Amino acid sequence: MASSTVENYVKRIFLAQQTTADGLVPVGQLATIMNVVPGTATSMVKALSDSGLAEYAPRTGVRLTRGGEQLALHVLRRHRLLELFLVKALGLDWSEVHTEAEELEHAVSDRVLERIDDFLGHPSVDPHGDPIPSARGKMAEPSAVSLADCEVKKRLRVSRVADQQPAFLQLMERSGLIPGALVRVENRDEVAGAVVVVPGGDDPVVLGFSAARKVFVE
Amino acid sequence: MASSTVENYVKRIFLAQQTTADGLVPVGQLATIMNVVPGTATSMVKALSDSGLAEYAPRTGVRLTRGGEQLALHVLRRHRLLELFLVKALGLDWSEVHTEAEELEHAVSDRVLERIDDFLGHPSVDPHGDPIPSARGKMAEPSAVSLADCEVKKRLRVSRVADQQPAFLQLMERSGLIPGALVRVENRDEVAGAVVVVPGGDDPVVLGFSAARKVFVE
DNA sequence: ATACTAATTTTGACTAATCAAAATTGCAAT
DNA sequence: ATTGCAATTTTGATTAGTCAAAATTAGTAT
Ligand SMILES: [Mn+2]
Ligand SMILES: [Mn+2]
Ligand SMILES: [Mn+2]
Ligand SMILES: [Mn+2]
Repeated sequence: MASSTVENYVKRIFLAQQTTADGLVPVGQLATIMNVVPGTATSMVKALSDSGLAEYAPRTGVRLTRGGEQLALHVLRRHRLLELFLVKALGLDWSEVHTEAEELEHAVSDRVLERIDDFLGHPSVDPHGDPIPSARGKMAEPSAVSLADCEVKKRLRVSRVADQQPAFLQLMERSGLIPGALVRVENRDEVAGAVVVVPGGDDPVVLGFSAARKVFVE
Repeated sequence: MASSTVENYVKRIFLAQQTTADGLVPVGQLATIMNVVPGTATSMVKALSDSGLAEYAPRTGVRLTRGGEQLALHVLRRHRLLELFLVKALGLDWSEVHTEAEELEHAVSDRVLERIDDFLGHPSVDPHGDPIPSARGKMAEPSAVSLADCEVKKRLRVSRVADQQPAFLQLMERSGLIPGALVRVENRDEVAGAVVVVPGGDDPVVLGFSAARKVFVE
């Protein structure tokens, strides 16, 4: 059985890989993500390689094997189903479920997880709009169009908010920018690095590019 | 923060203490309960003593301090609320929830736990009839009268089944001996070490003393 | 080519939890 | 009083995961 440490590393490598072209994650970057010193990440990556979960090219980076990827998808499935369950069944706020799921994802059994999946009616996305991998390890890929690069003056639907920090999620909720909401980008100023967004019935909201890049639409 | 290992030790010491007069648990007994070799239990007990959770008298036994007891009650509260939640909210069988709760009890936060408590309407007992400690660490003491020593030929109510083994719980369920059920002990044969029990509407059931001692009534 | 730098790896040390096996001890039976 | 034994403790190792700090290396700039 993979320890929760291994599960966390593998999950983070998987997510970091998504943002690269070659799927190679530098060990230093992994260390930053995992909040450990570089040497710790190096030895962990060697261990993952020894156990067949990753391929490790010294001074180059890590990449998950097929097995590592399947494990990562399993952990992500647990994480995201738990997040949705905490919101739907227990009424937690979408800004607090990430932290909770970070622990529970290592403690919940397959048996309980499938009950949760049934309870939720086999959902395809979590409260933040992130896709939930299937039990067989298939995951839809989410929209890549954000408020920072979408068409202007067009009615669009928010599909995903890609930042787990409570303060950010609370702001998005106050601004009416939650998955499912309709929005229109009124104006985008490349020089100022800001967009003016008009959510459903609400007042216009100004977002900097760094924030706008985290809100995806369809 | 106490590790899950520490939480498990403290919980087990607490439960073992309940069965002794002086509240002293021999280290060897603790080792057996925890499925570790005696030396492991000795060093763990020293560590618990160093961190103020227990008092350790070499070659005599361990006893929890007030702090250790409070921790044990907190873990027990988590365990039992989770068991009931798994039964009530997700429809798991009472024979399988113990194993699940054994892991989840270390991963669930106070915030989530109180939501679960609200959802369940602040219950006082878990699916096996074990009392659920309050958030402040108070726990009712359960009935000590079992089918092995209760009054004969009298209508009584099953209040607790004190064995977590799935096979035992499944048998009790098939026999109609679940908390809340009405029963009558038809006959008790001290020599044969067996009791004949008549549950609510069901057929008579014969239990050996070792089994009868695990079913408590009121 | 040389020197510098930033990323990475290596080395050595530490903690928590465990086991195997040897040493100790308290007590009971002779 | 001795002896023997069963429980307990001690000792020495091991594994997973981590950090601090030194060593290495692959470029980059001169
Ligand atoms: Mn996690
Ligand atoms: Mn999420
Ligand atoms: Mn446990
Ligand atoms: Mn129980």
